[in-house]
Amino acid sequence: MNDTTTETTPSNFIRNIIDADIASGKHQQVITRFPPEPNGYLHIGHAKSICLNFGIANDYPNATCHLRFDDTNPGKEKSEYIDAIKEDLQWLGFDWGENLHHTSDYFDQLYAYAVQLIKQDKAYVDSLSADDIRLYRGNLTAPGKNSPFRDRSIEENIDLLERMKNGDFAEGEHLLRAKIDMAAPNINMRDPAIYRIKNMSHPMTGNKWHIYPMYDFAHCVSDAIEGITHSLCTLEFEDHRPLYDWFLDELKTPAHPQQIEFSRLNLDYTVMSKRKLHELVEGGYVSGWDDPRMPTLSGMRRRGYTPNAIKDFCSRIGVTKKDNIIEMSVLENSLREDLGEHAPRALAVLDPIKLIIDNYPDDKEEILSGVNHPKKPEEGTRDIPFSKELYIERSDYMDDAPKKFFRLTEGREVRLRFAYYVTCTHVVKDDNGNVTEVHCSYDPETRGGKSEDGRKVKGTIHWVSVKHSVTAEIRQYDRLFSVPAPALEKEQDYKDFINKDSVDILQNCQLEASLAHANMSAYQFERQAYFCQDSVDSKPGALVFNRIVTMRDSWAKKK
RNA sequence: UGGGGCGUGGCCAAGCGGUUAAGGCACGGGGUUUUGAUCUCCGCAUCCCAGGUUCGAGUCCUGGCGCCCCAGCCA
Repeated sequence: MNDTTTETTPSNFIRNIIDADIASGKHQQVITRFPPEPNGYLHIGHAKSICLNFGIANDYPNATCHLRFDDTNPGKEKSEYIDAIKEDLQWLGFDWGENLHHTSDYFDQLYAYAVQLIKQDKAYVDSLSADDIRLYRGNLTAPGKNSPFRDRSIEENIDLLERMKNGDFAEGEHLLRAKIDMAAPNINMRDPAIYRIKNMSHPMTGNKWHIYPMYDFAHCVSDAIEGITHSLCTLEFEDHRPLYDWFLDELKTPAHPQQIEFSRLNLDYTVMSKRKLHELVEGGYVSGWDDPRMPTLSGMRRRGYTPNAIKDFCSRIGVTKKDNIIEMSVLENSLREDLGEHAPRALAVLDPIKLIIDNYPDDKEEILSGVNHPKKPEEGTRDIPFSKELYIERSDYMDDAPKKFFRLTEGREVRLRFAYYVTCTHVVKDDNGNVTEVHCSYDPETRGGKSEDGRKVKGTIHWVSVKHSVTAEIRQYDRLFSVPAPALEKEQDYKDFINKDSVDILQNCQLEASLAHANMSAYQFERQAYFCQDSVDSKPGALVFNRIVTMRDSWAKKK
């Protein structure tokens, strides 16, 4: 079967570079890597990077993509995040095969390289305080100045580093720095830190180390050790590339990967930074990392997003160096396309109101037949029970409706999907004027929803049989923020823009009987939206469905 | 008056000096339709600005303007 979401990945400037590298013979085989820090959950922005890196590995001959946990900061990282990250990657359908690595796998080699730098007089142990180092660094327009410890002897530096490693010092007492240029216009080149003392154990290496390498040093060396050919990262590391290259040139590593930067993904009406996501979780603004409103992969999975929709989205947005904010509609389009093709259809009434067919026999029941997918007859049909009393959507009836309202109002005929034509005769209201019952008469000649006389019935509405329907809770989700770019609001904190109506819980929804044993990952409740059972709260007999995404609704737009 | 990037329609994004500037999303309109869904047809930019080079520039040069990133012993 042809899957619409696995069409050829569009090219981009990075693939063009790789193509050229292969054509020139610079590389025979391509190796990329996805290097998450295990300090939080993956989000849709990571998916862009994942699809780029693993996508390249999938598309080029003999290419691979390594998964490498960048675990150089035991103060922030936890192994529980490692498991979550692996799960998300597998869910998306990517496979790192044998290539599971940790930066901590290279701690011994990293240390040896650091000693080598000292021996080359390209690194030194600084004993300035953190505050003084900041002062000595200068600022954006003023050059920095050399630390008084910059000219320690090689022997002393090696000895000090050794003792730092062994835990002889307190955190902050010493720092191993590269010896580059304190006047460099690029601040990253002003003697950046290589190793800092952290007297804490590490999830992978236990208590072996009292020093841990910094990103700039560890990342390029790890890439080189693994023979990565193209090290793809986001734009904010562009300024770090000279340092990336400096380390590898000084150390004469066996390989020198090429760092290429691209712009990170921004989606409107949400936030994408790990810091903010942490804050939403820890501040209780959402129910957890997997809250269905979160842009995390775990949240989107629980919400009902599909891996194919996410991958299709990533291929549509492209890869460039331009800052961007992608509209949610692009993601939703990818989702609807996938769900529309794969989700079986069902009838469900979210806001029920009774419809009584006065001329239908009181005790009669019929079993009608509904197609599971209008475009795929091979998916068959299902039985739908019908009787005198039905539930329909409250919004499908209106007093004094305009001509263009193709639903129920007194005197108007509509089709009950898969069932009969019914004509509204009158309604019953309560003391407040709210409609409590819609009364209709039906035409027995229209069983199945069609008539012999060719009469046109413009409107078709969904329904369930009162006697047969099952009750469910439905959680209708909407955008988490009320403004397109909450993180860019200068005057106020992004949390001030959390959408108070981002979830709307309906308790008394009535679903067609077959849904009591729902076992598909997603359904389309016809005319409304796509839904999935909530993976944590839905139980047999106490069903909970999440609204994944609504149907397009051109009628709602006109109103 | 430091350094590094970016600037093609509402949002993305092709374009690599030479037909009327791809495509997607969004939007507007027509048709089909037992989901106001789907499907389908149509419409929708002269490329940040100003000079210049050239027979010819979104693509090259010069000068502006605008936006983003960098002063963690975070990544």
